[in-house]
Amino acid sequence: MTPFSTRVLSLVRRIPAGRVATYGDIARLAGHPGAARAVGNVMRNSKWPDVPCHRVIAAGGRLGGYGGRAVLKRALLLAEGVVVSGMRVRELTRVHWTPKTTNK
DNA sequence: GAAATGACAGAGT
DNA sequence: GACTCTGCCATTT
Repeated sequence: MTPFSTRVLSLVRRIPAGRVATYGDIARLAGHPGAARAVGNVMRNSKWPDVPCHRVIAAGGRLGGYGGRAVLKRALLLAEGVVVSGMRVRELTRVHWTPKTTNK
């Protein structure tokens, strides 16, 4: 476990239902801009059930990265009300979560 | 301690 | 507008 992972996990945990955050965003919020890849890496090893990793997507609304995993994420996001088309989030601007748009 | 891997991001074609 | 290539950071081996 590393402080970075804890930070990322905490941020992801703050993501409410129906909202999604990008890896780059999480990385930036974690204090490591550009470490988007590292964020995904942490998620991969993270088995925390409290962390809605399916709400974390790639930039541009792409579900991102890993084969079947992305499909599962798509289904979960759809169930939360997120408009997902194929492999990408449509209303990303609407569902894009930020520490300031927690509820407003 | 160094090299390779990996759920990404951005620019170019 | 979509796909491909390179670059970055942190973690793991």
